[in-house]
Amino acid sequence: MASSEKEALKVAYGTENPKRIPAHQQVYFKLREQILFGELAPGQPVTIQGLVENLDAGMTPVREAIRRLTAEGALEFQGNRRVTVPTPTPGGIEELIYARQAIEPELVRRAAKIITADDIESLTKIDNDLDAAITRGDVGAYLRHNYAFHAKLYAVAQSPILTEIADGLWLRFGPSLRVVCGRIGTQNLPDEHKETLQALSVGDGARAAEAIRQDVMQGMQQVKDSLNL
Amino acid sequence: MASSEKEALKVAYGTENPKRIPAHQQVYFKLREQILFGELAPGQPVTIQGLVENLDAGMTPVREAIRRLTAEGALEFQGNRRVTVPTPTPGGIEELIYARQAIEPELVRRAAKIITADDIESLTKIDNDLDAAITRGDVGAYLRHNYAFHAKLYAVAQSPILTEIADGLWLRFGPSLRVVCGRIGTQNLPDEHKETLQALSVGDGARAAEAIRQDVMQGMQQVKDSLNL
DNA sequence: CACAAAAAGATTTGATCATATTCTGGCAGT
DNA sequence: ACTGCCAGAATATGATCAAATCTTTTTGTG
Repeated sequence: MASSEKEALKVAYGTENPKRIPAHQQVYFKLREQILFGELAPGQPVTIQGLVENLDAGMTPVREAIRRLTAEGALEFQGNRRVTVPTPTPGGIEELIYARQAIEPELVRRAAKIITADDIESLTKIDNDLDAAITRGDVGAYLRHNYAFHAKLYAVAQSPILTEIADGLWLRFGPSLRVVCGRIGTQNLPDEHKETLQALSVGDGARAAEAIRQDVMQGMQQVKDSLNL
Repeated sequence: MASSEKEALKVAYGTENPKRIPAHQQVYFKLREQILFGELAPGQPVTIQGLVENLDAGMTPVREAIRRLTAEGALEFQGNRRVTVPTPTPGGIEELIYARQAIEPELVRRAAKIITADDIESLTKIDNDLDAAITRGDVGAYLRHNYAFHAKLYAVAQSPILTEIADGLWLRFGPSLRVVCGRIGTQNLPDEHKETLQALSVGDGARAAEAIRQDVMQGMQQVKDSLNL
């Protein structure tokens, strides 16, 4: 019967199921990953045609993804028609330091008010994976889990605008972080996550916020020092 | 001589002169204007085809401009494939309040350290135009000059990343500001610009920053109250 | 018989692509 | 060195396909 087909369609495509992810979004996420976790180094040029081949996508979607990432500060318009991964500057790092320590502690304060036991559990799990990556010296895994930890905190805070801003900041220093980790390894990197988790588990938002602030400041300081900026 | 032509070209095309502005940027700026100062109200749908006619541009440039503004938070993806001007929410306004009072005073602190007499003069001029607009009750001019004042402060601060963030925040509350002004007129709107200017002219960065913070907080409070959020 | 809910069709709008056009940067020839 | 051409890359257009909404028609029930 026709109605059963219809039914099947409703189940498959239903309320908010897989749907069909537009190509431009897929490209955006892929490229974002590459910027955050590695493949792309600061200063590296990004060409449309290169991505068309690399990501096996059409030209229009690639173009839109690049525009979006440019707006988010992850890529930089070079005036002529060239686009590159931005190179860090002393002033830029200073700005990022200020912005992160202004935004992230507030997100943690907000998160602390509404965090659940489940949330704390998954944060703990992420942090364990992070520790494992550090002892293994696995830079890629370190970067991913470190980001995952912070991103999970943002998600808990339920503050979409502040989260978008924080995510934008990550995109700006991600490539540099990668370079620094590749240079000095995963030891000696800051980790105030334990302190943060403990404070969160007893509902002490102020202490958690301060711990994250320390984490952020130490990490950014590390970047600044390692790049001689 | 050929060298004189070269000279002329350098002057004309030089460091950052007119060049030829790509269509997607033109569309971006036009649309940005419409969002910041008016034509587009919160909740209003934005269609690609509509803009193609309205702005007399091709489909690709319009598409790219929309992506960029979506990334900046000025437009919102509606899950299906529709894009609208975001509607303010209580939580959203709270986030904007926090973000603005975290970012803008810092920009003023930075500006205070390097501001010149010329800068102060042009700020004063902008503020006079602003006052004129207020007494005239000209909402459009008020919005433009008010933005111009803050934007000039950002420009003086020479902090591109923080400036981009601040500009992004303007895009998010611009439409609401418009609605509020249309409702309550231009009287009763905050103006701590005189105080800011005076503090800047005597090199008191801390006082200037605090004055701007007041200006920001009062303005956002006004928005919050007027929208019953 | 009237009304409301559902289905089918029509229409608008978004996504993607192939292609034409314009611009940039390098290279050769003076 | 300088000027002018050329290859390659980016920009922009319009056509085509797919999806979502709107409209109309059908159908079932009180």
